[in-house]
Parts: sequence; C-alpha cells; structure tokens
Amino acid sequence: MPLARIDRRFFARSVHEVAPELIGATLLVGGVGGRIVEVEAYHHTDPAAHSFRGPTERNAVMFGPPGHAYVYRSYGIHWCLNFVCEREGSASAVLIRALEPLEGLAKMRRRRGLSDERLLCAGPGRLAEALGITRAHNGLPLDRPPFKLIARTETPKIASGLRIGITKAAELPWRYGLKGSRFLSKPFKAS
DNA sequence: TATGAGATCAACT
DNA sequence: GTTGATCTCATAC
Repeated sequence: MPLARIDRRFFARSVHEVAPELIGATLLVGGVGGRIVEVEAYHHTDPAAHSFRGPTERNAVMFGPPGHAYVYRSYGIHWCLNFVCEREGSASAVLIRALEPLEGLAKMRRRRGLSDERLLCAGPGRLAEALGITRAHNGLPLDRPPFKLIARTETPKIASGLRIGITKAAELPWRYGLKGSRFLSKPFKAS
C-alpha cells in the first residue's frame, strides 16, 4: 500500500479545511510518533490565536509560509506544536493536541518517564515531550526530516467541539478529533 | 472524583 | 505585575 507523504502544499489552504483533514494522518518526528487524533484550529479572526494581535518575536513563524512547524512555550513549561496554514488576511495554524502512539513507544515512554500509553501523547504538552519537540523545531518545514507526515488512507469519523483550556473565544467549535479514540486529551460530547 | 498549587516564560497592561 | 492554546502532584471529599 502506497504511503503518500503530505507535502507543504497541503497546508496552503484555510485552517478550517486543513484541521479536520489532519485527523487520521500519521505524524513522525525522528521516526517517533503516531496517528493524529485531535487538533484545534486557530484562525486569525480568533482572539485566542497568537497571531490575532499581529507578529511578534514568538509567533513570527506563523506569518511565514504554510507547511512549517510553529513551536511555542506554554505556561513557561511545555512546548506545543502547531502546523502553519495559509494566511487569510493574517496568520493561522493548527495546534496538534493528541496522537495515538504507534512508532517508537519505548523512546516516548523514556522521554515521558514511564507513563501510561494512553497518556503518552494525550495533550499538546505531553505530545511535544514524547516526540522530543523543542524550540529547535520552530520554523522547520513539515515535509522534510525530522518530520514525516503520512496521509490517511481512509476517511475517519470526525468529531468536533469546543476548544480546551482557553478563555478567549472559548465558544468557537474548532476542535476536531477522531470519534471514539481512547487517546484524546478529553472526550468529545456524544453527538 | 475533584479541586488547588506550583512550575516558569513571553506577551500584554 | 498579570495571565495564558498545560500538566503533575498533593490534599480533600
């Protein structure tokens, strides 16, 4: 079965198209990773997006070309991984929130310190730690090593709902997930 | 099970 | 000086 790589042109579209299509795709960083089961879209019209107030030193990558990684420090402790999408007036990106671990389990467990498999990548901070994401990955293209993105081979059932952990524009339903997955950072309401 | 504190950086007021 | 796209551990119910 051909494993189609996703190249950076995939991201040259609206976040709202890209985000749900990423569910079910496989993300590997240095050969370690798994299937994407949860993402959130951050659009430039969205007060919760880092790009909302214009470019800064931190979010500069979001204002660059699509198909690159935007990595930022969250709450001073965690790293969070985003995929930059097309600018529609201003910058936008997809936050990768959870993976189903498939490759390099031992390595991920070591990095995370003997964690339950279900919690290895369930949440943006955990995911970044398990994949070894740091500032060094900020601005790297997603279609070149150490990144490897593989297109999904079938269309999964997508759930959508409210985003998590934010206070601004929390009512926007721009969180997407793989329906029924046990690797989500939080369950979606049944719908 | 549920709430609360702490860790600690960059942007914002 | 405060707050946030978070997580973990501790203590309380």
